[in-house]
Amino acid sequence: MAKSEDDERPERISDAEHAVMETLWARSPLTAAEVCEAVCAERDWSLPTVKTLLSRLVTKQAVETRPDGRRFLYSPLLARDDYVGGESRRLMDRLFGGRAAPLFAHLAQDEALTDADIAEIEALLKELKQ
Amino acid sequence: MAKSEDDERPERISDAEHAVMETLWARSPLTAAEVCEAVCAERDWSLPTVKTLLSRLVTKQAVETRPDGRRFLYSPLLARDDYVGGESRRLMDRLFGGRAAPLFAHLAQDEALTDADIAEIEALLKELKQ
DNA sequence: GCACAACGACTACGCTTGTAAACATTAAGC
DNA sequence: GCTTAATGTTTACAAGCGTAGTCGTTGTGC
Repeated sequence: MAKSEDDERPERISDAEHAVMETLWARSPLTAAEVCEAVCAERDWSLPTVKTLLSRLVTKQAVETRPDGRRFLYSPLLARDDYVGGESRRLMDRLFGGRAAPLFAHLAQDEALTDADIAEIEALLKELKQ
Repeated sequence: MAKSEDDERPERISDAEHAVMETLWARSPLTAAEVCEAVCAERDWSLPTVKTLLSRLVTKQAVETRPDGRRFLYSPLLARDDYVGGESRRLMDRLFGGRAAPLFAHLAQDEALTDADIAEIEALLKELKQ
């Protein structure tokens, strides 16, 4: 159904790539060096690693480049919301039959919910119901 | 730091492996052939594939075997709840700063919540609050 | 003008994953 | 007893991933 082949089904973004995306979502456009500055300390990567990840993300059309002199400025093409939504749905589908309530129940049961969480969720529910 | 090598940090279970686990969680113990019967149709796998996945799961200590004549009966060692909990937490940590409320907010915003979900979650909340 | 530094592109390489065939063993039927 | 079917083990192999080095180009400081 409406899946022509120029329809880019978004290729999956790996864990390491995701870390790079987070950097760009936080601030962009950035040069490769700037991305490394932000992320290499935490993940203990070298600049070449970041460059590889960036080009893979460009290939996957999750990141776009704009030339700036002899270098590139990288910006996210994929919106964080879309990524996050996709991943959340994937998890729900795989583990909870696509339903949100069991996921929620699981979190509750694991005591993964803080009081603040509960309050927030209540507020959201109230909004949803009207 | 206290990471002796008999300390089993649970190795990650891949997508394909997860499908096999679901089969065993649904019913166990099963023979390899029975697992295939349950899962090969849907995923379009052959018996050898299932066998490979089963042995990888045994290596990862997610599945245990019991000899039954010349063949094996396979049972889950890893509890579904533990797996599901781990995966849920992973997602929450990676994408929502470890908080449940933003995850929930995202689901709500994507209209991934059915009326039934909402009702169930309300009930759960009520329980949590007392 | 030339050496050098910065940068992207290309290449590399071991590991995991998805998928499966080949092989060895053994219980079972004839 | 011998063939065969079932079953676990070993091996295979391409793609993806994590991690990084090398190469070629080009702007820059002297």
